[in-house]
Amino acid sequence: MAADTKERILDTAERLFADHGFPATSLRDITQEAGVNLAAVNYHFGGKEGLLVEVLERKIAPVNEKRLAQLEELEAAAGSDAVPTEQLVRAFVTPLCEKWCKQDPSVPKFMKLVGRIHAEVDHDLRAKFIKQFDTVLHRFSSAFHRGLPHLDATEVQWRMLFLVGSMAHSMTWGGSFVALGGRDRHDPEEIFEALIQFATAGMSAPVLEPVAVGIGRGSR
Amino acid sequence: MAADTKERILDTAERLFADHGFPATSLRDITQEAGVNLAAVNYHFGGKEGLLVEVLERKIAPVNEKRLAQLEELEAAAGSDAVPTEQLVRAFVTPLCEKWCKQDPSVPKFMKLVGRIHAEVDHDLRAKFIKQFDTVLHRFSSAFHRGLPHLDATEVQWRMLFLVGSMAHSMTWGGSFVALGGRDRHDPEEIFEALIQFATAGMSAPVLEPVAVGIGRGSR
DNA sequence: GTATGATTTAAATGAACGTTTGAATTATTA
DNA sequence: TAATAATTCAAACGTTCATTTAAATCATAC
Repeated sequence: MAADTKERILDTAERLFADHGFPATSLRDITQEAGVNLAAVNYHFGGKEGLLVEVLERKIAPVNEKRLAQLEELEAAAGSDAVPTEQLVRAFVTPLCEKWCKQDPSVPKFMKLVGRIHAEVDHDLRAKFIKQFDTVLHRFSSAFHRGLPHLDATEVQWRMLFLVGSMAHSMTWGGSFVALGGRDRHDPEEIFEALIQFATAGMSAPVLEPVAVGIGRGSR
Repeated sequence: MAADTKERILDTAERLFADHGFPATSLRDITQEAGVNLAAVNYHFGGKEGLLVEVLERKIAPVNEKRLAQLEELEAAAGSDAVPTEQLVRAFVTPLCEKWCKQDPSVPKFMKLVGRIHAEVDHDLRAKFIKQFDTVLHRFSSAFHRGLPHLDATEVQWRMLFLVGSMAHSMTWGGSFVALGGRDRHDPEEIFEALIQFATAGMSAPVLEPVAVGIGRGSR
């Protein structure tokens, strides 16, 4: 029953953390809904924070592995050429979409949790969380840069930050603004396809030479 | 001393909510740091949630007003033509940047709070919060659509969602990933300029006719 | 100066929190 | 079956929380 208890706690915690946030979710909520004893969390995870760590790792690790695997496939196929930007965007985005949106409807909720981590947990835990994305961001930065050599490295990283933001935000808020005038149908695949178009164009945007207002433009 | 007390509470609450999140910040933290009595929050704001509402409104309202004012200026200048997409992006983004990043270094922290609101507070309060952006999103959607008539309204709204995500995410996480390999200089103006380039290209991205994998492509 | 209303204060209330404890129960091994 | 370890359990711990209360203080107008 041990593994059963652990998994029931993880599943329930994941859902409740995402729905109500980390501080607002009590161990009593989790254990009661999971049908396990209150003390089980401290026994299996050492405490509330330990539970959060395992919830995050369990969810993030396979996504980042899939991303890296797809990236390696693309790079192998491209040989010495740069991988097209759109394919890189796809390799980065789809592991959260195609793989999950169908099998695991909890992903959008999970993204809500991710979006809040950095301010809801203490500094050490936050650093641990960010570190999980280190390799993926490095590898994709390099790959993007190869196809966008006119950008400097910092610009590439900023654009990746924007890409991640678009992705996270659309999963977080996607459901809240649907009544804004459009149809309230929001097929995950459709919105992800739109995201890929948006982000590919964004990543490929031309660099703008700095134009200081009032100093003049096109100085060269 | 009344106005003084209210403002001290609002200022302190804004900072602490942003740093530690809404549930994790106690009224004791706020009142102690503000140098006012614990009961003052309930006296002036009716409770913790009432305080949050005023914190949010005080910060969001002037930004949205500035956005709408700039939009109207642009539309007046454009006459019967559509406002160029980049100018719309600028009008939407800069009220958070130019106006604030210089005068008010608390903006990035505030964005962290905004990013978490929808999951940290209960449904009614969340709805109230979202409603503050209703007019702005509607007006800008229409303006964007006028310049991008080949997109349908839903697509425009999705792309605005991505734009907002890029903006919020870069303010939220911008400081955390700087050690990723680039220089650790991150001038707010530079990153916002990069954001505008990214988002303008994203908003202007071509529509892709749906290509269903395995069914065939370019069927017509 | 005195009365009236607004604000501040200290103290207390009751509920909810994460965590601990030690006994009871279950599973594993010999 | 007996012994040992792993897990579950109910109960309690001490702390912190938002909120309330009623007295004290302040400002303002008569």
